[in-house]
Amino acid sequence: MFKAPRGTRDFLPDEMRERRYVETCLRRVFEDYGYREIVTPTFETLELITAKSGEEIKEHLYHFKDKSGRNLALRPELTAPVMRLYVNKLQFEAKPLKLYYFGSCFRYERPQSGRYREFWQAGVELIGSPYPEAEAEVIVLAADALDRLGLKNYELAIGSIGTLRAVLEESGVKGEDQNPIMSAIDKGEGLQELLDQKNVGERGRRILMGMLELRGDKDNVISSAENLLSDSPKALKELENLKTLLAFLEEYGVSRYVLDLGIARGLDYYTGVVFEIYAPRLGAEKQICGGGAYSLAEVFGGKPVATCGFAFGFDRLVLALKKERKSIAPSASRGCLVVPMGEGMLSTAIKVSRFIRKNNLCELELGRRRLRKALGYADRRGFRYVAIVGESEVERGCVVIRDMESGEQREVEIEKLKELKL
RNA sequence: GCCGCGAUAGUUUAGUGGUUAGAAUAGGGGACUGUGGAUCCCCUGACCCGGGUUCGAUUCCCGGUCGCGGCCCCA
Repeated sequence: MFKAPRGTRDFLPDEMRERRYVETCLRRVFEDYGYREIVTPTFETLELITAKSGEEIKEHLYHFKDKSGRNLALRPELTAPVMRLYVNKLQFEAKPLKLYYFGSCFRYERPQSGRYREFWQAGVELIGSPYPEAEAEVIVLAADALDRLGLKNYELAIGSIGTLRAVLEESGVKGEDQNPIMSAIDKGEGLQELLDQKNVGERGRRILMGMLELRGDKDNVISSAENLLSDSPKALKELENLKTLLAFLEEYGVSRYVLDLGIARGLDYYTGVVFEIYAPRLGAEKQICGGGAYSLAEVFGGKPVATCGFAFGFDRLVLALKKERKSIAPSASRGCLVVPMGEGMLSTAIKVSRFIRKNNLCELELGRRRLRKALGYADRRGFRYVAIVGESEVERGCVVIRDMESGEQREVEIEKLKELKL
């Protein structure tokens, strides 16, 4: 017996129906906001991935040499490929440029529930607007998608890496030197040593540590932050930006969130607002969405451009929905099963199925079952109608159409089945 | 990569150092030759893999594989 490789899954028809339902809903919301779909390759050059995330990422990648010795990697996420595509082909499009994607990603991680080695991401990138209304729209879009899917139990946390970076900058830690500190904040360890190393003074530390504590209600967090940053003009400016963004969220009707100025996300390219969405019922792997404002185009050789976006962990989203309700996409009974009464009726039944299929989902009974068994099969498979092809009706040029829900039956002329709309 | 738990029909499970490994459910058929969801009967169908201990291992031990709960990381 062969098994699917570790961390991968087969999706059975019932599950695929649910996944497609969620996927379709996400696509619709993305498109309602004006995003257009793109598809990038399943594998990329290894250098693209490491340029974005560093050499350490190789530990978590499926990477390999192809037969010509090219270093390649299965994509671990889609932001880098999308930005590569942007730099390659779309830099000179009218801005802002709104793109969305849906695709599988691969990571070499220890699998557990909500964490797979092949998993799906659905997300958007909004390229070319540096303004808070763009960032606000992206957050709103994520929340709106969850609302439209009917997910009740989720927590939106908004932070500002821009503010943290400004604090560091005012303490003399500039540019890339900030990254290890951001990463330490995210991990929650090794921060003090790094601050020693970079000679961050008493004042800078006090402000930074204070900021990391700020989590909760918007008004409280903002006013505390303003106090803390009263002598830090650059950080205050970032905070102003955040306040504007939050005011826009209010206009959109999004007020269900916590402000958490300690979110660092540990990723070097985030520059401004960041946000995360959790489905608390999922346990350890509860983050279903992550995003924010970042700066990546220049890493891939393009002109710097303000970008924001997010990615949903599609599988986790589906899991979260499943935890909340029995059925994600209730399947209505539909279509018609054509049942020949005996082998003699088969060729007529084939014609009947061909006619009905012109306008309807239609399946021919292929098991040579008796009528009783065929009706049972139709019932279990959720057919709304059964067309019974029996000798006595066929002699009159008719078949019986049975409605499986009401039990009502009527005779329909075979020739008229071409126009039949069930 | 680390810590812990687990693995028996398609699914949910019972049980055992020597058993025809039991059930429920699903699947096929029949009772019921052209009218479903019920009932009854029959059939199909399982001890994850490899080593060790043993007269004998599905059961005990070790390793692997896969899964699960955490850590790390992330989605």
